[in-house]
Order: sequence, then C-alpha cells, then structure tokens
Amino acid sequence: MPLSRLPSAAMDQAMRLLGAAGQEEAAIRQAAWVARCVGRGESAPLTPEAVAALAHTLKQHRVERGTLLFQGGQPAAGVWIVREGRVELSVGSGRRRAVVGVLRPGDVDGDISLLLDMPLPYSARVLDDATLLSLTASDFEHLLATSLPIARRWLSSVASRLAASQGRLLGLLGRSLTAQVAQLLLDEAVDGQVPLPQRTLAAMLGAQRPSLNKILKELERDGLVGVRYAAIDVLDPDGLAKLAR
Amino acid sequence: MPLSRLPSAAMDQAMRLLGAAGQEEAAIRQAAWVARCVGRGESAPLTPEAVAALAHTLKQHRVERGTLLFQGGQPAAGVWIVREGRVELSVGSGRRRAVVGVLRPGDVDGDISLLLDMPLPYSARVLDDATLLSLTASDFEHLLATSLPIARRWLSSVASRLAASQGRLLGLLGRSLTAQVAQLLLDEAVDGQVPLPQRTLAAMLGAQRPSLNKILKELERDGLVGVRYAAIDVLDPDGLAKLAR
DNA sequence: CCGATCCTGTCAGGTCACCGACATTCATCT
DNA sequence: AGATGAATGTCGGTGACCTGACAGGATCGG
Repeated sequence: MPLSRLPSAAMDQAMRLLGAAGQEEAAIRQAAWVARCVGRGESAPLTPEAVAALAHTLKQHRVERGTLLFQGGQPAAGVWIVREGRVELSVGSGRRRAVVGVLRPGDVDGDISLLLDMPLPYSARVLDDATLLSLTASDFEHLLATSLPIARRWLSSVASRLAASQGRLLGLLGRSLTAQVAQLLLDEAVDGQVPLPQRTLAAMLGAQRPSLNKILKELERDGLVGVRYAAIDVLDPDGLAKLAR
Repeated sequence: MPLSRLPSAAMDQAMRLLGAAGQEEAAIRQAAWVARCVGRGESAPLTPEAVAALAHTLKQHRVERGTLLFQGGQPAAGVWIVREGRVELSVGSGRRRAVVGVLRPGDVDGDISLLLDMPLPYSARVLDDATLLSLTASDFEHLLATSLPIARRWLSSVASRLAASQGRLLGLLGRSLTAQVAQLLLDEAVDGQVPLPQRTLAAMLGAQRPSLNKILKELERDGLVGVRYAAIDVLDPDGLAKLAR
C-alpha cells in the first residue's frame, strides 16, 4: 500500500480559493492528483487529454464513518480512490476476522476485481468520515481501452501493490510475532504514528490481541514505541528494523 | 548480464537449421503463446502487429537445472517467461529460507521490478532443465509504451498475480498449520500432483520440515493425500478444502 | 555396483502463542 | 457530568509449533 502519500493541504486551500467559478479547474486538479497517485509514469507522461478524460468520469463522495463500502463476494461496482480518510479491508467476522489492509489517501481499490472479472475478495468499511472518488466499471474499462498513458500508469500502480503484498508475505513467513509486529509498524507508520487500535493490528497479523499487547508493552519498555489509545507511536524506527529482520 | 551468458547454443543451432521462413513462424507462435499467458484480453484483442512486435523481441533460452536465473537485491535485467520447467523464487538461505513461489509454464517474472525500478526482492533458481523466454528491459518498456493492447493485457496479468498473492496472505493469517498445508496443496496441485520436496513446501509456509511431515502423515492416514519421494499426490481435494477453511 | 547425496520419518525437550476471562482506563454522547 | 461503549492491561492453563538430532530409504552419478 505504500503508494504516494501526498500532502494535500496546499491543494485543498487552492481549491477553496478558486470558488465555484473554478469548478471545472477543480475537477482537473482532482484528476491530476489521482493521476499522480495511480503509479509513476516517467516513461508515459500524461497528456492533457488523458487528464481531462479522467476528470470527466471521476465522481466525488462524502462518506461517513462506519459505512460499508462494499461486501466480499459481490461483483465490483467500480473503482474507489481514497481522497481523505481511511478504509479497512477485511474478511470474516468475529474472532476469525482478518484485516487484509488499510487504505489511506492516494490508495485505490476495486480495480483488480474488475480487471479479472471476479467477485470482491474482501469487504471494505470506512474508518473515518472520508472523501472518496469513484469510477464506474464501464468508465474504467473505457479509460484503459483508449488511453495508453493511463493504462501504463495503472500498470505500475498495480505492480506496486503486488510488491507490497509480496513484501508482507515475506514479513509473515517463519518470523516470530515480535518480528512481524516490528515490520507491520514500520510498514503502516505515517509521520511516526500508526493510528489503529490493537484489535485491528492483531487482525492484520492473524494474531490474538493479548499476544500483540504483550509484545507492544515490551517494545514500549525498550523505548522503541509509545502506546497510546487506539494508536502507536514509532519512536525508534532503526531499532524496530533491527528486530524485524 | 545473465541474459547473454545463458546456454542458448542448442537453440541457435536449431534455428539455423530451420531456415528463415520456419524461424519466423516459430517466433510468431511463441509470441502468440506468450500473449495468451499474459492476461486475458476480452476487451483488448491483440492486433497482428502487436503479436509481431512481441515475436521480434522475444529470445529463447535453454537453461539447465540448478541455474541461478537472478539474485535478490540486484536490478532486474529483463522479463522472464517460463515456457517449460519450473523456477523457484526464494529469499534467504539455510534454515531461514522462505520460498515466495514456484513459477510454472506460462508464468512471468521480473516485470514488477522493472516497472517500479526497484531491485529484485528474491532470487530465482531453475528446478528442472527448462526453456525460458526473455525480454530485455528496454524492449519491455518499448512494448508497453507503444502497444495499448499489450499494456492492457499485461495489466490483467499483474492483477491476477496480485489477487493470488492476497489469497495466499489470507491463507496464512491466523490459520492452523494443518489448514495452511491443505490450502497450499490445493493451490499448487497440477493434475493432482505436487512435485516438490517437503523441504520446499515447508519453506513456502515458513514452517519447519518436521512439523510439515507430521501433518502430511496425518493427512495420508486419513486418505486425503499420498506421500511419495519428493512429491505429494492430492487424493481427496474436497476433503482438503474442508480442512483449509 | 557402490558411494554420495538428497529426501523422508521420527523423537524428546523447550518455547511461544493461543485462549478465555476479567478489571481498568479512555473517549464519546446525551 | 454521568452513562455507555470501546480499547487497553493482565493473568494462568494449554496446546501447538520449533529446535536439533539421528536413522533409514530413494535416486543418481561414476
């Protein structure tokens, strides 16, 4: 999931200053932001036409905390792009719940199921009041089928997700829970913070919450992390990296 | 430069004997096969030009068992496509070795590192005497930058690998080793057989070989699998699926 | 045919993480 | 401010998996 996490404060301010008259321009900016999020494209620069095509098909949604964006097993309705807030991807429920990942601004989902024409493998629930962008299935396919720069960029976006997924696989295989926790905290930290409850972190490792809590207290005792309410502070990334190996 | 150092002498000789016309047709066939492997393309049919472009850039190699195709940490030299045989992807060594996956005919690798411009995350070793196809890095980028049908198909290829990786992640999270073994056998079986030594299977789960062996004997006692030398027979897929849930 | 090498089968001891449960602290809403 | 729900801190018993080691069988080379 380590797609580009871009500071969007400056952008938001610019949008406010523009006002209603610049609605068209705001849409273009939105599209350009998405284009930056969807992969890198040094070898496929985006044409103004491609950005405009994106701008006209993107829809914006305000979604409140707790909303179920989609449910596992159903066909994908379209592509979701997180503009602001977080979205949790999970399977199962109760004590057998596993968290596949947590989307943050700049992350994309739903496209894989569309590309492969398979049902969604997990459910998505919105963690904070959020702003989301969406593409319908047909708009998405049309974009890919007509714009090579967009297809090329989307390719690198999916590639980076694959690399992240394989990295997480390696982080789990044959490692002690301590090493897994250290790795997870490093992966998920943004600005030295991991704003997730221990229950969720445990579900991301397929571990029990008490086991995770024990390890977190050990890490805190060693000065590597700070444990707060529904959040972990990463105090010593280098020390964690040493544990994670 | 592992590309140029591979033993391709036999192939070169065969091509010379064939003559120009046969060589061209063989190359086209090869390219069409690759195109089928690299994703589905119901919405992006391949043009004859695209297939021809592929055909002219593919190189064929015969590689003998045990060859190290590439090593983790180095930049990717190009894209590899397995035509025949198997290739093992792994990290680490000794008893801390983890097997990321085993490539079989039709599988592709090396493209992710090129797309993201990152070093290869694992090493690749050839398990059987094999036939491989390759694309150089620049040919690959050129293909993607000029042919939309190929970019579109490659996109679905990477997408399906991502789905598989996430599936394996879910197969590991919070499941007993027995469930993991059952899942792995179902995933890796081809024609009801899994032709891998227990040491490799254990490394794919990040488990120890004795632990795996104990579970395999239990499964054999229950008539779900047959244990042979360096191979497992899947006798009762439904029974395994029930265990894997 | 024989040695070398890989693979399988198996064992005991020790450790680690699961499991259910409970009390406590924190945040939020009325 | 008080009530309510959620998240944290903590505890033992139990079972599962790891560790290291060794013996025996299969395969392949000379």
